[in-house]
Amino acid sequence: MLKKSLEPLPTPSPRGRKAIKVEPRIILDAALKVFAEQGVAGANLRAIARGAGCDPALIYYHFGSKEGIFEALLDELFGELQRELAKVVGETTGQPTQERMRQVMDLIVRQLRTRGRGLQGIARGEVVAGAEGTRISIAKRLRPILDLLRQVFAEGMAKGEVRADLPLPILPFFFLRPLVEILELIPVMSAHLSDFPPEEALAMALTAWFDLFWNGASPSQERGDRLLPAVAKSPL
Amino acid sequence: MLKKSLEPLPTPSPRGRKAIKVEPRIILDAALKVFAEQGVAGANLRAIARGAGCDPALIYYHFGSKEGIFEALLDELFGELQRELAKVVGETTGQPTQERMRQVMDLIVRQLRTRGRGLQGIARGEVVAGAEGTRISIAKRLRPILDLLRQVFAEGMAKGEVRADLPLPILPFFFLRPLVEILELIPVMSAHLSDFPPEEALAMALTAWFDLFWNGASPSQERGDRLLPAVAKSPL
DNA sequence: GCCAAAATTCAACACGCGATGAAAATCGCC
DNA sequence: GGCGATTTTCATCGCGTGTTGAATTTTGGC
Repeated sequence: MLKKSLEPLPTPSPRGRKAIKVEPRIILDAALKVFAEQGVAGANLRAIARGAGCDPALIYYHFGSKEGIFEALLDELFGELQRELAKVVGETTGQPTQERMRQVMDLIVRQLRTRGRGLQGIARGEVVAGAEGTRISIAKRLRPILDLLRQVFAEGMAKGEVRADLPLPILPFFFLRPLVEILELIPVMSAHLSDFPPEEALAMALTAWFDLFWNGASPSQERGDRLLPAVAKSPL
Repeated sequence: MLKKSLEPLPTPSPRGRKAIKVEPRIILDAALKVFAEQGVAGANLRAIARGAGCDPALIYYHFGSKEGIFEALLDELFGELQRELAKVVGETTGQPTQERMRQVMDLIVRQLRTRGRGLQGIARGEVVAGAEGTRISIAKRLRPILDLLRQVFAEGMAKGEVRADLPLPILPFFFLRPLVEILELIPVMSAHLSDFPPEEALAMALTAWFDLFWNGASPSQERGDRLLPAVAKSPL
């Protein structure tokens, strides 16, 4: 055990047998990494504890259970994204919708990437064992984020900058899900398959996705007829 | 044990202690269900064996390991999808690209849904523990399917029916991934959140996605400038 | 100074899981 | 009919995992 005077510790001092002070923050960081890399079912508490440099029992002390630390992590990550997103949406009010969404996309990409694949790994957590619970947890936290995007699209529709015949309830989903997948899969694909270095491939894919989202795959001179009948917007 | 004369069994007869004949096909069906519902890490062989009505050891006998049965399942499902897809692509040669892709989408949706969520559950398997191996397995089998889609897009570009400035290597990905996600998430969202019955919500979402893919979110009178510089097609 | 609370580690429990070898039953070949 | 091959179940192993209570150490209130 390090001598107290050598320990860069905030108050209070560590307690317990041969104790080293490990803040819950450090445990959450380690958890993010392990959950992202191995999924929720595949992740285990001993790996998180090793990453944090503490005993697995301390995780139970602070977070109650494996599920508890996962929920805490979701609260933190989605909360942070939601706050930053609300800020961007507020700050861009009045700007053209595509410009607003470009800044939204930049924020989402930045948030997802500075967390070392954490959030995107966890956002795909719906596939894991106990997925129904996980899916509900994630969906609950994703809702306000989708609502913010929906607000931007709704304002865009009012301004005539977004097609009003698209189903507003799921339009944010169409925008966001491919985005999350691009961040995960394009670097992997490009590393194996492409002549582009991964960073360029990612940037190109993001730009391409943004363009495709707004302009579609049809050449402009052969713009398809509207395929959608006018639909009443459902109260999502 | 059922009397032999009562057992609806194909040849040969069951062997071993108190044996009931369980075909590998039945085991694969049970495996599909368990992997889809619980993910690869969350799935266990005893659950598969219970579903199939046999002993877990029989799974080892026929498939060698947990990974072995998973790989066998991937071979079967992706192989089937690939054959059906190649058939549709062949049969629609010469038709307009949007019509071809509509039939492609119909096939993919039909295949993904008749397997009781099996393939889409497994297609998201990249998140599970040991995901790198799983990811490679799935990517390997997904490649020829993406290649078929890419062929359709390439022919469409040659005919001027698809924008030639979009990155062909990842365009099938842009089309396919949201599709897979729609099948999984829209019914869940709609069941909880929408006034639409799930089937109508799904149909609406698929139509909306198809429209958005081709025509983009911009109103036609405000079609955005091309955001993409012309890019050399990478040799994917 | 005492004592309860807090926070850490240690040791262990109970259980699930992938995997395996032996036992048992049937088949087909000779 | 004997025997090897095949295929099924049974019993078990070794290990990992979530979780918990006891032990230990420190802190702060009184």
